[in-house]
Amino acid sequence: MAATPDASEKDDEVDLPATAFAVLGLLTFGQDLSGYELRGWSKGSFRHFYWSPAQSQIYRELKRLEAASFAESHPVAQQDRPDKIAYRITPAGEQALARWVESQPVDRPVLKHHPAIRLFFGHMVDPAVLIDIVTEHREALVETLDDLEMQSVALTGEPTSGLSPLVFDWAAEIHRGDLRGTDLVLKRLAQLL
Amino acid sequence: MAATPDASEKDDEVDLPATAFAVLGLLTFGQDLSGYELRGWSKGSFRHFYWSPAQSQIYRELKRLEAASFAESHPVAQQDRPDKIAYRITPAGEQALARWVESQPVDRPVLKHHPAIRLFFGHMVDPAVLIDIVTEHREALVETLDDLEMQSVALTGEPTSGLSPLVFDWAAEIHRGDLRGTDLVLKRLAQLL
DNA sequence: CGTTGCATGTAAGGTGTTACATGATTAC
DNA sequence: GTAATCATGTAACACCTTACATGCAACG
Repeated sequence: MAATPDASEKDDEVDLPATAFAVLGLLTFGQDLSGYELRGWSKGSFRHFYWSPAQSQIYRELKRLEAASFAESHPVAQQDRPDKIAYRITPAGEQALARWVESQPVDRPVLKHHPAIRLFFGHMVDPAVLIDIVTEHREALVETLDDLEMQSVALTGEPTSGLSPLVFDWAAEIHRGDLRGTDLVLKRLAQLL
Repeated sequence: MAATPDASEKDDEVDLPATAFAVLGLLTFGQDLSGYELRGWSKGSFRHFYWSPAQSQIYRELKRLEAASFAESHPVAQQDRPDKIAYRITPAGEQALARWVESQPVDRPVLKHHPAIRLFFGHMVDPAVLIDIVTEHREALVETLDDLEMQSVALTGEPTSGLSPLVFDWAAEIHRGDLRGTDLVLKRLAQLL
């Protein structure tokens, strides 16, 4: 039953990268969005737990999604600003997205923690410099947490689902863990001075 | 004073990606390592807070590091197994690494949390499936934490510096935050059933 | 009238992965 | 002898980013 390599009749498995599905997913919240808007929503929504793709990347994924007929585009005239091209998810796209959510292997999160890797090689430099780096990281963390706490409470006008606050809270816990670790590091680095 | 484009005399700024410095950094722990070994150490040491590059990538970075004279290679004969090519950091490499650690802008960590982005679009699928996904993620998390706790205590024979345990503890805090978030998610998802 | 924000896109290149190829050595 | 581990490497490609180019609209 399962895909004999020869009988490639039903082998429709258009197999796109995660980024494509991330973009496609933003179209499931009930609004038609342009590439420009999607760029904004991706920053506003999943930046803190799933990085934000470059603008050019988003446009490229939209082309691919349309080619796979997972999304359709239509021009939208605007008086107060330049016209735009809005995208809408298709039923085929909804199905593909659902399959992607359901039946992917559960990959481990990938963390590229730049301040941590620098500290990992911190024996090469003056500890005072390390404290500066980690302190600056801490400030960014606090900003991130503010962001996430706001997003969890007020999703003003933004396209989301009922599960969004839950994910924001999840992400906040991760960053709070980072904050705890950061403070621990700061305390221990202070002892080295 | 700052680099006139013409007077390119002192413009030695060999400007390598973070991965190159991550590999180079592993050579500062006092052992000469081969590409094969570096692949192992990178998995063993910073996988949980800085992803592990592909094997072919490591070999490529080693070539580049040598070209920049940040590292030197020398063949090492082994009786019990195939000979290898071991790499050693050079004084120029040490200097470049120290500068990299000190004077980079403090980039935010990049998190690509696959389970979280899938939950973010979880309104497309049956909640029971989401619980399965998150539960599987939880199991991986526990493994990760075991890893990190062991690394923090016993660095058996592995090349590390005095700061390593600190970074492992930091990473552990981040993953413990993830664990907290995961349990929160699981609890709330159960209410949806 | 120049700057900023909206909006779309291309070009070029760097980063990183998978898959493959090779060969030695150890263990079953 | 054949599988697994050690060890190095290449080829092909996918992914992603930076930088640039274009044009409209609004604001001061």
